[in-house]
Amino acid sequence: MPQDTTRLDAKVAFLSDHPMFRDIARGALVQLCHYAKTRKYRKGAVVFSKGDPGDRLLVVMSGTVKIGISAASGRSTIFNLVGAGELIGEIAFLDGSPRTADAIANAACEILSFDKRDFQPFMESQPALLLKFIDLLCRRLRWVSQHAEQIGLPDLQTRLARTLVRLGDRDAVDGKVAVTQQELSEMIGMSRESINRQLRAWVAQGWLRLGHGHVVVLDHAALQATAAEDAPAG
Amino acid sequence: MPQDTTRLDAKVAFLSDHPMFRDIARGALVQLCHYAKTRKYRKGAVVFSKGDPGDRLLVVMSGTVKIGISAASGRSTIFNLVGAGELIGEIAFLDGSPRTADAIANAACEILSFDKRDFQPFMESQPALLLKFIDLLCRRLRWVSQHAEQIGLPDLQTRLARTLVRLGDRDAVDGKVAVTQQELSEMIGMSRESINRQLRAWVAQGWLRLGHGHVVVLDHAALQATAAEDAPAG
DNA sequence: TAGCAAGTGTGAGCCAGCTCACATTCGCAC
DNA sequence: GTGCGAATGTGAGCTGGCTCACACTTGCTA
Repeated sequence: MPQDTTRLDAKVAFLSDHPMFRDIARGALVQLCHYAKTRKYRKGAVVFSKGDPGDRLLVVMSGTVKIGISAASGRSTIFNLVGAGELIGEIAFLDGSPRTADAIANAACEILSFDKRDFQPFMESQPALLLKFIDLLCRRLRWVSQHAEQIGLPDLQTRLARTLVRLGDRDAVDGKVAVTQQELSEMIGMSRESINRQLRAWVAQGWLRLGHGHVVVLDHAALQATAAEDAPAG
Repeated sequence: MPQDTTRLDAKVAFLSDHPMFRDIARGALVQLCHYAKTRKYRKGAVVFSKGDPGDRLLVVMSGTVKIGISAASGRSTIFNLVGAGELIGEIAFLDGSPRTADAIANAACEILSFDKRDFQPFMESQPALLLKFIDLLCRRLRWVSQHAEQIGLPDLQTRLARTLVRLGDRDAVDGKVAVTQQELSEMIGMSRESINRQLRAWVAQGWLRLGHGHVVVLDHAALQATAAEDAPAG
């Protein structure tokens, strides 16, 4: 089956380029990929939901995924927006409890997944891989802690500036951050309207440029200064 | 030196009873304890500060420690209150970056600490210990995610109820949670006065009893119901 | 046992950000 | 190109929770 071989090769190629897996011996990687599945999701599709059993480890191969929670009331909170190359679902996968959050495809995605039965014995035999998981979890903790820290802040200005700086530092291409105002509002926990008004104010000051589905940061330094202040002076 | 032996024995005894370390061979544990230091902190003392190098892993032997951030403006945010037996400072210790948060003794404490140079080589030779660290990090991530989730909620009632339930489930002795209203306010990110008013309302309904430095949960079910609602009905 | 610091209880006024209700603009699919 | 849905822009009230300002209580410690 030439098609199967092609798909297998694609998985192996993808993983052998991935910081998490690149140090694994090629033979072991091929073995692992035999058991790995890939699946496509269209925009808005549910990858997993809070409370599901966490028996698979997922790797985003293309597209982006929203990690968050949508309450019954319709209000939803976004913890993180993750893109190609990122692992998702690692918490529940690693500690065996149900999913902590929902994962929703934010754009058409292709996602690779490992079954726990296949992956876990492999993982436990590789201390180097365990160390990489530890690093990953630390990185996540830092991200979530920063997030928790800033939504504790009182004023919109600081929260929004901090979020833009944080997203910009991580995801921006030439200062352009692909995020809608609705998404910002769900990350920050304030209304879209308020976000919009603040963004416009910054556009008027020449700090930003707005477009449909994205924000372009023009004056990173000014934003960072606002993000650093506890009580804005203006 | 009989005193040194006694102190060594105390450390070994403490660790061999600790879920994180209990499976380690006694000989190795004794070896580890030779390098471990204990230190006492009085209430309010700084154990470490955000930005410090994270070159030690700490274990609380007695007392409690506040993990949080205090902003220049005086406003501070508490992420977690940890008690005897808990590890602290594990994130910076494990990934080598600076401390994410401040740790302040919340009551007189005794804290055991390992130097990274001694502990890390030991740790990396023990996959079982690595797995325990992974579990620990997952637990922390769940805690912080829950925290982030609830401070995203709009209304005080739900946030406070959720925090009380969460603290109660983890720390309560006969429904009694040792926490001041000031601390609750810093955990939840709302003013002490607002917290106080809501707590009194619940006392009037017979759900709680208040004391100096603690809250007694009388009707856990009612609180949990309030915590579950998105928009409280009255 | 008196004094003091920490913790708690309570009122009054104010204002940032919310909600509601639209108009407008963009970009994709057909 | 032409709908159409998604994203953005904007005004007008309203209000929950903040701030400020104090009194009261508790329990430690000197």
